[in-house]
Amino acid sequence: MRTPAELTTAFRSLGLKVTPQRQLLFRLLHDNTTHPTAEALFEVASAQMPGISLRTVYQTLTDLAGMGELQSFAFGGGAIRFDPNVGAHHHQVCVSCDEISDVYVDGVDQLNVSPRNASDAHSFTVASTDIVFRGRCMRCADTV
Amino acid sequence: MRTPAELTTAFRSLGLKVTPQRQLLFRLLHDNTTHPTAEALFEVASAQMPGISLRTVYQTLTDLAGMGELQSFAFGGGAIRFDPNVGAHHHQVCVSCDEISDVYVDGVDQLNVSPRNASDAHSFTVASTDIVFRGRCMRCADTV
DNA sequence: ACCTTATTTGCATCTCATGCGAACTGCCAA
DNA sequence: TTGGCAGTTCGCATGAGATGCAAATAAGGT
Ligand SMILES: [Mn+2]
Ligand SMILES: [Mn+2]
Ligand SMILES: [Zn+2]
Ligand SMILES: [Zn+2]
Repeated sequence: MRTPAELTTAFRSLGLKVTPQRQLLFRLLHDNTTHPTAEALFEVASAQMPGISLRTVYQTLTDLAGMGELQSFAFGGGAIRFDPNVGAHHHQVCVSCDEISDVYVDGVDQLNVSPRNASDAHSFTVASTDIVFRGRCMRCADTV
Repeated sequence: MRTPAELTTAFRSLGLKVTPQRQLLFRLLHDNTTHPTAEALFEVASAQMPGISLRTVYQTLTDLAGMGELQSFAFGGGAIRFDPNVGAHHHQVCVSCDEISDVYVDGVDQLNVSPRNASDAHSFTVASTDIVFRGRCMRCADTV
């Protein structure tokens, strides 16, 4: 996603208002690599702006995602994760501590996909590919 | 997952009972390639066994998954999907009709993963890889 | 400074899923 | 065949995550 300053301009030019709540979330999301949930962001935001509502956090995240400034994913562990990194990348998830990290994978577009039945061949037009590696992060590998 | 007959033996040998509800679900799941939700299975089961409870469907699905007879996935579209195909395979999801199909992908273990920072190299032990292709199925490609 | 319009917020509502316990039943043992 | 224990079913309560709604509030152009 773009910088808080750029988002400020973008919002105004769309007739959207730049509120303190939104400015705070712009800042909390910029360069955020933790793939936070809405509730996680709400916790951090509340510390800096007591009284901000969870509803507003959801609202702003949904708006940003709709504008293409955020991606969102449903990893199996409950709430949806938001990601300001909208470039092409994939994820590794630690099954022990649930940490989600960005990874970059070569040759994704060259993956050779074969359907179960030959009759299904070429029956699907791929628009995007999501890869999730599950395993153990360095920190959790020791504490087996 | 194994056949209803095999599951019957397996359940009994674990001290678990083989009820009519479970037998029905064994049958409905065997060779099922639709990646159904619990609610979807409940609908089909109810037609054949009026009075079966949604709670029992969830219970049995959870038990089967725990025994390794089913996989479960959270694609973004709401409820968890169950999959009796426990072999190594991946999925393509139609963004238009939400149909989920099995696909088999070559070279998954040879994917070259590069973390964002060199310092993170070799910091993750991959246990499994899930690939989801999103796009349009043959049927929905026409009706753009 | 004013006024229009977007936003915030609290509360209700919704979906999906699990906890709980009374009633029920599979199935083994006598 | 029958008795009885242990595992199951089922309905209802509860919980998490997320969205609908409308009154109160505030941004920002004029
Ligand atoms: Mn990411
Ligand atoms: Mn599958
Ligand atoms: Zn970890
Ligand atoms: Zn389709």
